[in-house]
Amino acid sequence: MTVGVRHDDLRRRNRAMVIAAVRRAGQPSRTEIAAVTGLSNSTISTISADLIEEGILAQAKNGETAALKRGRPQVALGLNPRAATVVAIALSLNSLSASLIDYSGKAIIHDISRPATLTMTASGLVEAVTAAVGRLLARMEPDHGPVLRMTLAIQGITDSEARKLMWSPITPHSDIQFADALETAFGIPVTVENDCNMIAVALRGRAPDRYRDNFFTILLSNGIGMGLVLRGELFTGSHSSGGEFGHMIHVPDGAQCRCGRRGCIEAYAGNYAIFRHARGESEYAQPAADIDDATMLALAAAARDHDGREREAFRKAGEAIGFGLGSLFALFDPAPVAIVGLGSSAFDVIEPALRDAISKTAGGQHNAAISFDLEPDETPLIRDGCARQALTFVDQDIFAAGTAVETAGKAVA
Amino acid sequence: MTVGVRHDDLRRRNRAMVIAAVRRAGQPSRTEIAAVTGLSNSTISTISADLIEEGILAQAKNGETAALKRGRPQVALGLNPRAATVVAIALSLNSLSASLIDYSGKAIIHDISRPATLTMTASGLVEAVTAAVGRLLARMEPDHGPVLRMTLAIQGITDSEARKLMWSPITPHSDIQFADALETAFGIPVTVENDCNMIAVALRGRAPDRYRDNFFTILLSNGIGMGLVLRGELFTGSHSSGGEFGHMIHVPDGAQCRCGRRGCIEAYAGNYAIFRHARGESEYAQPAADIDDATMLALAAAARDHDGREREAFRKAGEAIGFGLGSLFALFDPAPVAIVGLGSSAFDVIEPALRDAISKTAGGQHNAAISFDLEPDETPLIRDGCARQALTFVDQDIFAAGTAVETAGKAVA
DNA sequence: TTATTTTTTTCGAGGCTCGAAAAAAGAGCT
DNA sequence: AGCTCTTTTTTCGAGCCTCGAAAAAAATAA
Repeated sequence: MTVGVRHDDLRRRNRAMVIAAVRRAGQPSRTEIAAVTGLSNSTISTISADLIEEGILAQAKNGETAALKRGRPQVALGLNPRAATVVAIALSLNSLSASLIDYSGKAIIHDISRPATLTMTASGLVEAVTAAVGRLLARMEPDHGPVLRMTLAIQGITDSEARKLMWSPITPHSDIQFADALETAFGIPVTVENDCNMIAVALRGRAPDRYRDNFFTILLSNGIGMGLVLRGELFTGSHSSGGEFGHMIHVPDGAQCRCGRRGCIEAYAGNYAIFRHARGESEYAQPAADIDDATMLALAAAARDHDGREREAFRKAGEAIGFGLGSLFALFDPAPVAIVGLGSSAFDVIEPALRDAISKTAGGQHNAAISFDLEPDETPLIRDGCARQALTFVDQDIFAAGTAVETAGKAVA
Repeated sequence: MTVGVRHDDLRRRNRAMVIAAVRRAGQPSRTEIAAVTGLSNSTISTISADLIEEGILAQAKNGETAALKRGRPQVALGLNPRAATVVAIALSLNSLSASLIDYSGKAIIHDISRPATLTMTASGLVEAVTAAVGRLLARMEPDHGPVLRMTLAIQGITDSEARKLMWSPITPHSDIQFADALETAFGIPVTVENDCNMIAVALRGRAPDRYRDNFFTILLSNGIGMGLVLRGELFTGSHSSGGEFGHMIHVPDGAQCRCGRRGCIEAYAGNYAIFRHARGESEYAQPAADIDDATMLALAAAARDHDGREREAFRKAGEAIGFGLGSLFALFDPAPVAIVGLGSSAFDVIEPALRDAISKTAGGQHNAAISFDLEPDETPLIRDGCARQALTFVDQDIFAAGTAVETAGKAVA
């Protein structure tokens, strides 16, 4: 049972709400905050005074206060960029990027490297990440705020506690304890998240009107990933990061999937499956570990150009994704879908079969109303999602509580 | 954005929590309530005094205070049965039951009738329900509490506002505005819910340890229904009651479903599908509107008895449900499943194929750990779920607010 | 009967939010 | 420049709410 609301929780919640309102609105005045939160002006005044005192918020240097109206001008409040920083790390096949993000959400420093993830040992992988973060932190300057949180996004399955990588296509090893290792090395709390989930977080943050209650993000690459947001909240499974859309069954006992099972959606729509079909190989041929981008773009070009095996391969992919989405729509009703990753640049050759399949499912009558947003480059979205995830934690669980980290960014003029 | 927490919300929430604690625990003492809610003894004392004053709670007549310990004996608090009543209505094929439930959750009066739902007009159906409720209320006695809420459960799809029936197999008509009609007739707020969702509510209430965070209830009858609870909350779609498990696609372009599409799980596992297969009819034969229970039990007996078409029909049904569950497990991780309805009495002939299918899916490695609870008779569960749903509303949205209905059940000695 | 133990109530303190009133800060106009 | 008007922000007292400590209540054990 949820625990009772104590008196001090009340202040914490309302502080959290004020911080969230500022993060969302950018530079709102106290009056605007009062309007969105529903709290009274006097309460907002008190809370924002505290937050400024603690160095979490800062009054904007007026300047462009926009359309001058009569009356006392509004004072814009903003997040103090030096109040804190977070680290956003994206680890994918042969690629590792770590970024330092200031409290206002701006990326300050990047560290990009290309470790050979498939051939490294598990501890080698952990060390590569630790080293990247180490390099990043070494480049911090004195006026950057303290690092209060790190978020690591990885392609694959993480545990529901967001502490370890249970399985991933980027490495043969499993159950890698990234969070423990990084926390030991740096003394900063860490979570390990699924990359598609972070994409969903990023999209929700960027376009809250469109990605509001229920929506899906689908990452089309060698594997198929999904981020699932239900009722505005990121859905993670009870044991894992969940949302294994790519491993829903499309055809019982069908094509060979990389996961060892048969008939998964991925076994028809993953890059390796498209490649396999386009080359005329058997559905049961061993999946390739990776297909480079140029090859996939060439296949898509061929599919556009003429009716042949390539076009049929993309058709099969579209059909698999379409029936899968149809099943999701049967469960959750139709909802916006974002198609992310290289596969979205071939979406034009996938879409006809996909829509055809959807129209045969329970969501079919809304086929026309369902639109797909395409985002070919997933990397910035993943980093953005990690940053937002980490900053939200700082907002809600550290700064809203008020106590402790008093000294954070006070040194600001 | 969620609205700010005002000062009076605090009291409302804590009152709601006290009421919920009493409903769950049955006859807890103030000290026990303090322990579960995390509120202080003095707060519980104040709140419970108010609730008793308002006639919502009542001190138990001591009596069996159990194991007498040293010290001042605990005073058991209970829900005052006369504080309010609710009406629980279950409408299914050719069957209508309405029940008056007292505030403690006990059913007091029933009204059972058998309208010919398939052949009635839409307004005839509404009138049948209105008449049943009218008869029920006419039999109320003076010391019953006021009726504060009605919940109507129907097999089929309801809208997300829980106000109308959008589609149902029990009637050819659609978009029937039950809530408006009943509210106009009786002046009591009404919701219209999906029957499987109410079964899920009932199970969560009865066995909260087992049915805690994520679980599924599957109703096997002529159609296949599902109730979906995620993170402890009943999941409903954005436009409808959602959870149309029966219309997830099992075989693309497969057998003819009652919904007009092809390859749905229901087209393999619904009673009509099993019947059709067992009789050696084509997968595309027109689905029967209803198969009586005796026929289905006879088919199951034949399947148990010898290897023939009947056994093959149940095998196909198990396979369809198993792959469907496998897809759910891929999305949500494995979770408890309750199989409800007549179909569960044939579960022994379904289970082998079902488990075989699950083992071929992403949740397969946990196959052994997945257990199925069987509940052959769905009617009491539906009624129970409706009652719980309605009572929870009274608890949280009427009594917790405190104002207004002051006079409710004060007349209690 | 008295001491002990446990539950429940009472009471004052401390916080929090709110509404009303006051103060602040500029625009508009003469 | 000076006055008025408008809007935002702050201040202040009132009213609630929860909490901890102490007191009261109610029963058992000796």
